[in-house]
Amino acid sequence: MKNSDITVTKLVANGLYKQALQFYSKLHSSSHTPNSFTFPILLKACSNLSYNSPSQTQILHAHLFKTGFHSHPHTSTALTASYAANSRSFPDAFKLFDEMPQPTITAFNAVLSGHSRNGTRGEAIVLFHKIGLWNLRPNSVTIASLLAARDIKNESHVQQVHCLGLKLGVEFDVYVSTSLVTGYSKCGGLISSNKVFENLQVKNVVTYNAFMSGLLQNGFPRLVFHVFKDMMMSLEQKPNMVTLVSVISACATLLNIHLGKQVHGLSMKMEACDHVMVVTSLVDMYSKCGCWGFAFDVFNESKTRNLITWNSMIAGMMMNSESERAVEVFERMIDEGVLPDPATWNSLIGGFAQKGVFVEAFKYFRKMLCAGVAPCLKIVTSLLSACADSSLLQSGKEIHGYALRICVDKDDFFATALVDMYMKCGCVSLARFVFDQFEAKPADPAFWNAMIGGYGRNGDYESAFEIYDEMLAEMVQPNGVTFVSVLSACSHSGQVERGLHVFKMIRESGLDPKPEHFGCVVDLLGRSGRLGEARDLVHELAEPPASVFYSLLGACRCYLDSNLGEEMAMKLLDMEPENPAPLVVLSNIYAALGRWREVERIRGLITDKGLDKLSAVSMIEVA
DNA sequence: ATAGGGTTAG
Repeated sequence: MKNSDITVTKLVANGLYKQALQFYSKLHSSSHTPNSFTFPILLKACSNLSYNSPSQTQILHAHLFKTGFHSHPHTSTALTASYAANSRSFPDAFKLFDEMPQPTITAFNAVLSGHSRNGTRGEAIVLFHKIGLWNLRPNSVTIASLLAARDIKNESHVQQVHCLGLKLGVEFDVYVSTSLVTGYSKCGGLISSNKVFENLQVKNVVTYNAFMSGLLQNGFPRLVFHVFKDMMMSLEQKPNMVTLVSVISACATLLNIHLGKQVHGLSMKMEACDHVMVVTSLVDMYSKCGCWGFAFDVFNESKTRNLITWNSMIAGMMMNSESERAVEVFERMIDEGVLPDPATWNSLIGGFAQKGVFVEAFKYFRKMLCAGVAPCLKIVTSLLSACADSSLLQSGKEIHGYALRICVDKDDFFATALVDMYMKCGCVSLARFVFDQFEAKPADPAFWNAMIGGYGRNGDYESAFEIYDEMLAEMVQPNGVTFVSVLSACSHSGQVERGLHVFKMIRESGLDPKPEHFGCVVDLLGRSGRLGEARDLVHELAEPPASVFYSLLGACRCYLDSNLGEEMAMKLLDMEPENPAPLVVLSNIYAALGRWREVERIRGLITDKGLDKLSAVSMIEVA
């Protein structure tokens, strides 16, 4: 094999499909012909890129025709698979398939997996039933492909294919069992997934990886480490790049930078730091842990970047409030000829929107429109939430109008943001109007939370309780946020007993009360003067957050309890040495009691610590 | 030929 063929093979193995094809096209213009083994590899690159455009496949097809390699059986199957990977070129795949005088089971599999990738599971099943008519027998690859269907969303669908696999006796094939693990995890069937995984005698790196990513997607990042340790201990299988990606992502969701750095070290030892996906996941991990500097170092030092790497870096800068740097990265990306996609725009627009910098958010929104990118729902939703946070009622209404015109106003996410925006702008009746427009209300608790929280913020506690009751009647499961809103409504309307009852409900509905729930109840008790009970509740928490101490301090201010007040203020001073607020409240307590000597002492403390600068701003839109 | 991975709204 020539050196150039080896280069192409290596690039594809590292997932650098675009670079592989670029390298090939340079060779081609110098009239070099790759050997017959290289074409299927190039076609693999095409099929991985073809979700964007089938044009690469077409170019390669033409070259194959000239060299006569197209009739090579493996090559023609690879070609079919490459066309089948994109729904636009699917007819071409079918044409090639139809022209085969005697299709093989591999050719069937190629078309069938195309259907799976495109999310047309029904068509894949129709094709599956035709296999027998050609006197062919489905094999493990057929079953694995059926299991990989993008639109499989129901555990029973997986079970059906699982049964087919059992009948054919291929259920212990590594490909099949791996697809079963991913199939079940994708539908939230972690129990089944675990069962399949545990019962396997033969496990592959891929099987481990599949199981780990299933754990990650289902919200069990800690278990990822468990499996990873098992894998390292058993020495049965060595981790590879994909393993590292899952483990790094687990560190990212846990915000555990210490582990993250260790895995980064391991990646260097394994010489995996040149791999695009490892780089991308490291950038994401460091950004999420708040270390944009490390993320930027990894990003700059890496030779291999792709669109997703750029997007992660931009999003990372944005989430670390480094918007200027995010824009710089964005401009570098454009300079290097990488075309931004909706996720890129979303990071920029959503990032600015979240910070309440509208001018910039709308500026990039306009730029996006000029670039001919249709505004996707995510972006419109971010803009809407930006309007909500800064009470930009007029802009919010414009976005509502836009959504009505393109008929997306009934999307769950969008409607939630819409209700939230109207509520935060104080337009309770408009929020209610949006809510009433739904005949069948979304089963998503967030939608209900926006109404309950909104009524609460606007002081209409009775309506908040009504919506909560309606939510329960509709069998929508409340979540942590729901309880925070309901508890705070109880606290603001002075309904102590009702609040305590709701607090009990949290455990009864199978949730674990979080510090913020304790905070609400502390506030509830504190406001009604039951300071002792409130204090006992605080002691139930292992690590009470500052907010809990603040509520109790507030209650001490109301009921003029200087002892407890002193205790709370000192705790807070320990936690937030830069914040003068607790001391100010404490001095107010002493002042109200007429204990001026204590007031002097606290004032002195404030000056000694150099904390006596206070400033505050608030903003409203005047219609 | 077929399986596993990273970014992204309320």
